[in-house]
Amino acid sequence: MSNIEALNQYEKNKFRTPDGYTSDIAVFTILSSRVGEFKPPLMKLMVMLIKRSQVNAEGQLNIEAGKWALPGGFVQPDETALEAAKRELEEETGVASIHIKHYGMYDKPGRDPRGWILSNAHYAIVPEHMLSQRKANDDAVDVRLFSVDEVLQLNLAFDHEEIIKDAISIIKHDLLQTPIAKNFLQAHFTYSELQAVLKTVTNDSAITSDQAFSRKIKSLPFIEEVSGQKTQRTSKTPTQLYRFVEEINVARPIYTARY
Amino acid sequence: MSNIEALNQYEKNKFRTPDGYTSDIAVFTILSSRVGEFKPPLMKLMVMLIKRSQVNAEGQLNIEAGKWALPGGFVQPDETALEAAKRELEEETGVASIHIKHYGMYDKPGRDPRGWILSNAHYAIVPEHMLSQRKANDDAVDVRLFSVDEVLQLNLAFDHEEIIKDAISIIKHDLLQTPIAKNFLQAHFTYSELQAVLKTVTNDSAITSDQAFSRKIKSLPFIEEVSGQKTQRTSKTPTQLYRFVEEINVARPIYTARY
DNA sequence: AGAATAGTGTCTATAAGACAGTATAGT
DNA sequence: ACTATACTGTCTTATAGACACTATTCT
Repeated sequence: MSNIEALNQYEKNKFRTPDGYTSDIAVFTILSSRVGEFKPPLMKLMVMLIKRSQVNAEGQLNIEAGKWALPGGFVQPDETALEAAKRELEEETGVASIHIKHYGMYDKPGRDPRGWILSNAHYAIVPEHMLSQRKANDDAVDVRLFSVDEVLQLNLAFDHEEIIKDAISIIKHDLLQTPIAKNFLQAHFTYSELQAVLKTVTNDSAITSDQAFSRKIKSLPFIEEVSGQKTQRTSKTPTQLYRFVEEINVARPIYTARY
Repeated sequence: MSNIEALNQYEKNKFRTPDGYTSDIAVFTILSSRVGEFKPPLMKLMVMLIKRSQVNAEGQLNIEAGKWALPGGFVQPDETALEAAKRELEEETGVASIHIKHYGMYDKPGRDPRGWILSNAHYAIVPEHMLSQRKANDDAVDVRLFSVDEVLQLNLAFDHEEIIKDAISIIKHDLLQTPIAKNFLQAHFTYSELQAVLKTVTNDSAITSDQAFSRKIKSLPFIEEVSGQKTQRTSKTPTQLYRFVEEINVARPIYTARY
């Protein structure tokens, strides 16, 4: 292969190279304020931020100190940004193997005062019960959940306002256009639990109407009844449980939908 | 702002930094083989590749020489990858201001033998008639259009097989889930021209059936008749022209669609 | 007249949307 | 008995899907 000759002639620093490559993660969860026994949950979509500490591990002053920011960090040369995101998320929250997906790349000149630093942005979905373990594994850093409404009021580090804004619109889109609602729910769920997840991002009457949605869920090809399985966690009436089936071409073309 | 102190303490090369940041573009076009006068077009979805030259501008041996690859190049520190993609696309094809969109980031260690080089991938849509200008502005490099079926048979440079495979599935998805078909068409088009675009990526009977589609197009909220405007370019019968209206929430939730 | 494309007429089956009613338990 | 949630019954309206038919123009 003549690539070997070409490599010998290649000068690594002929072009100016980036000063860093980071992986950031917008961690979403849904807080269910259990209103009481035998009640369907009231849900709110939340995003997890960390407060940047005053000094870093080496005791030096930290950049953008004291501001709220997305968790993340520098990507190592022997890993992908997705792997880095998973690694950092596990370090931060103690959860592994959850839904995590690239959604954007942020590289505007000047976005980071330290230099030419690229950010590869991901969003992740962590079910509420896994995130509650967090408080145990937590180190000194300040970590908090913000609702998607209040988060944009904050004074955020770097260009994280834009990155978070994009993450919120992407997850709102994906919740309605793909079956990722699955990742906010238990394996078996009631129609009202799925409905509560969807109501965090839409007020479409076909979804907010109990009768309409409890009928519709039966005819969705990507959801099936768990036969004979019922629960009383959302009402006194024993309620049918459902599960997502392995996903098949879920979205219908816009040209064939009903309007 | 205490960022100034922090910046003074910041050591730029504390972390190993990437050896390069490139922007690649999968340029799609649809070739209409005009079957004849008064015929609707037969369309085929194509992707544009360049053949990597043996030597670069400085006369040195080129890496992955002779292989087919996506057009693209190194991002400069004073521009975003999207700007770089637009710049390179204009250099390559002479077309400006067309639909272009980020869809993925490729950073697997070892993907480029020259080192730790990141690729920010975009797809672009260029209407056929703009691309025909290309042959004029063309410099020495070999440029060709491949059908999306034959392109994956080639021996492609770097990890471009994966990047192209992803681009093809993204554009197939977007053609059916968003109104980007617009970018392949003239401002005013007939039902059969839109249909021909969609038939390059689906064989859904609601789209391939002439009667069904010519009915359906009238009820789509994002398409409107150009009143009184007709053309004979696809048939002897004067045919109604349509246009895309400015886009509003086009996709219906999967939970409310008909299956 | 014949051929090719672009439609329209009309029927049937299904589903959406609305509204009312029933079912099940716990308090 | 009352209440809250989870449904089911039923009617109306809209549309998808199928099939047959008409319309327009050029050759």
